[in-house]
Amino acid sequence: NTIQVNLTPMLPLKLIQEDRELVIRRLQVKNFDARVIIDQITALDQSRRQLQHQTDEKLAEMNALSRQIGDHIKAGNNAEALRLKDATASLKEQIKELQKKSAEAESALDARIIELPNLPHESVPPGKGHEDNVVVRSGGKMPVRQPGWLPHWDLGKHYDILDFDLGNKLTGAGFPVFKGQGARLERALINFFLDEGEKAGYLEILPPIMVNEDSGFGTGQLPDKEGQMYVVPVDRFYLIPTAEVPVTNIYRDTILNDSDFPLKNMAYTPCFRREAGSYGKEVRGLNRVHQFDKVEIVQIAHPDHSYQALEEMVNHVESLVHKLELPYRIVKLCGGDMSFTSALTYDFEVYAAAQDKWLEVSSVSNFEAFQANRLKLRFREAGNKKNRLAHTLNGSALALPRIVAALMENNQTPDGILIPEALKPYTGFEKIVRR
RNA sequence: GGAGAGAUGGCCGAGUGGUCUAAGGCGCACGCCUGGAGAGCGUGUAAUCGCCAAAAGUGAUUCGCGGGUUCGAAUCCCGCUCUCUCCGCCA
Repeated sequence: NTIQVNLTPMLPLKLIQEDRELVIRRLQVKNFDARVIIDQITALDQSRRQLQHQTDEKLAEMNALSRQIGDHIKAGNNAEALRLKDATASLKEQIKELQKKSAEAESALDARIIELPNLPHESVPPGKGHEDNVVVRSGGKMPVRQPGWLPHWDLGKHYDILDFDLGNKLTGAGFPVFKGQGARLERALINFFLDEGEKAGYLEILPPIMVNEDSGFGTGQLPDKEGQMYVVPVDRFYLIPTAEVPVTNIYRDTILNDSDFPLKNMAYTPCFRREAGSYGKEVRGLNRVHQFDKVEIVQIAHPDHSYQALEEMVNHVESLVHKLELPYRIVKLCGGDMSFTSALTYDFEVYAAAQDKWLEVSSVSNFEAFQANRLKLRFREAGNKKNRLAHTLNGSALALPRIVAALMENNQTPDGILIPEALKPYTGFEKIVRR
């Protein structure tokens, strides 16, 4: 079950050739020591080039010979043709040998290159983990916690809108069942997020929720996150961990025009994550589940404007939590907390009062050309002969479970759970009550 | 699930072993023509990697994907994927 790489991802190689020290320095911010691997890459690239050069020359020789043989046969000069044929035998063997070595050198090089994470943006702060992230701004009104307030898992039971035991029976731990007003609340949030996205210019997509291996590789889940995805072995399909995968892969192997920018897509999908290695208090209730609903926004941007696009996406997500009247903060992730694929990531956290916890509800990232390189997503630019790689971005807008958790916990009253104003047209009710 | 047909450039489409360095058409770009537009005429029209300091140039690869036969494969052989038609099953 090794990952097939169809084409050499060339971007990191170019960067390494241009400025090796820069690559090393930047990856240090992600706490990734790249020295050894970069030396290996440089050496492997050398031998790959050399081998290709040799192979190409032999191939050119063979092509010339074949043409001559054809010409001789046509001219009726069979003796000469036969003589030349003899000469091809050893050449053929040399070519075979060289091609084998070339292919080996190339896959060895590819294997190393795809181990390199994306370079973080210059502004990314160094740091080890969550505690080193930087709060860039916050908003919303902090709820005043009342005595006797219950965490959302208890509220879910009390109002019979959220049933973990039933999910456990049907599937297993981490597959919650929403019932009645709970199910309706999910549907309301999905429609609310999609409507807001449409107003912001995003085109709605309803993609497959299983993808093939090429798609998993294109957005960088494979091979990095192989163990985190559910797999359908008979057909070698992966259940998507996020709509980012199918939506961004729409643009795999395409060449856009620069007039196509910015491309703005969004999709609602269920998302599936194995979350292997998670345990304890952090995973209680809706805090961490294996299947959840999410609306994802994706942008394909011109490299010169991708950080503008990132800003715009952050503002869009902020408007959503604002309309839901949730207390939130936006943090810029430090190098150690960033994903393999990202160049810059902002996380959104909302405050869940009963747990007294900040819960991550959105992650908005610019991947620069990292995904585009794997996707072969390029664009033509007027006046530029060479096609350039586009930039890809995505963000949750929003992931539902923790939003639901915060809404339930913060809006609980003795009479029921109050629905925020903006959501009422979508739920069709003003509060969640006991049936 | 069974039987048959097919997959060629941005698109349509020709091509059954060397003249494929892929015909022809459409589209697109530029030029000529025009008061302007159209028509007409002419020219051009892919990607990836290598060599070269670079441009120019040049070598290699790519006709769904992977193997094979051959001095030589879009073309012949084997496997796979996908599409279409018919039959069966089915929300």
